[in-house]
Amino acid sequence: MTTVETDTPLTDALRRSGHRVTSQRVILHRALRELDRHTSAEDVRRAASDRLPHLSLPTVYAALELFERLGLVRRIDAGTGTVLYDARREEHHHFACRGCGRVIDVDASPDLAVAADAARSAGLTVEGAQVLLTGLCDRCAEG
Amino acid sequence: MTTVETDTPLTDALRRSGHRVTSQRVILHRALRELDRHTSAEDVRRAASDRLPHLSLPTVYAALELFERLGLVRRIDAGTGTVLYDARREEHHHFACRGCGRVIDVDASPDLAVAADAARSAGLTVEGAQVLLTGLCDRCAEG
DNA sequence: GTTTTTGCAAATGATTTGCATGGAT
DNA sequence: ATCCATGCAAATCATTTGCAAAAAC
Repeated sequence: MTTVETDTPLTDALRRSGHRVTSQRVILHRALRELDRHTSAEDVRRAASDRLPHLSLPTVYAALELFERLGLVRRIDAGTGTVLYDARREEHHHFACRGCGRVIDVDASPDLAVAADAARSAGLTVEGAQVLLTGLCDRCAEG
Repeated sequence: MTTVETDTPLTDALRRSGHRVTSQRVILHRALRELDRHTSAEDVRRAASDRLPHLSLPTVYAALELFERLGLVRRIDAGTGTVLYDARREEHHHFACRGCGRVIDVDASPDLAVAADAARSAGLTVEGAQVLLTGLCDRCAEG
């Protein structure tokens, strides 16, 4: 009899795509959801390090990249020199403060269809779209 | 009598902001406008290297950062691991191909006001906004 | 003349790679 | 038993920093 165990969205997605269910992937995904904000590879490693003391950064990077390919997390390039990953499912966009580098969620759904349409007309296959606002956060604005 | 010389937008912006007009800055800005597309620091250096054989990369980085502060160029982080600079003045956005890493202009003007408003309501001072579309370009889509 | 900018060399820091071991199927 | 995934160490690569010399003001 085959083991069927907890069918979380992660294990499901992994099996479906022919990838293996490893404790690293399970724990990293859980840590990512628990942090529930923009996290760097290093952040995720730190958050998981108590449960996986020997966890290596290459493993974290590989897992994050895989999670993104599987559509489980979003990759955010906010121009801070560090790539962030976001486990939030709802549509939202981001604001990057040029003062402190903080990345803040912007909960709004602008209509990007005109941009996506223009891209398709140019022969491009659009898979994702994100808005990045830049400026100063409340703290940095007063100085 | 003070020298007044060619008052290009660059020299003008430099003087106005209390910065010095150096041949490196003049030539780099010209190269950037001549390239007229998304260019990395290395690209710009290469394009200017015949006119400035001893030009160093730190100088290029410093100039690009200054140009951006002066509003002369836009910085684009398309998630390719290399920051690009764009001298195009017209409003436009970008598409990054996950296959080949190419960054392509998307000429469309989606209404981002709802996002900017949401950010302002959260106490953020919005200075810029850009849309990044992701997916596959025409070449990579057929493969 | 004073202060900013440059060039060089070296440092940094995020991310990736090569390869042998361990683990999932 | 097979093949994928992990850990470790080392490599890579864009970008930054420290500092003396050169250029702009």
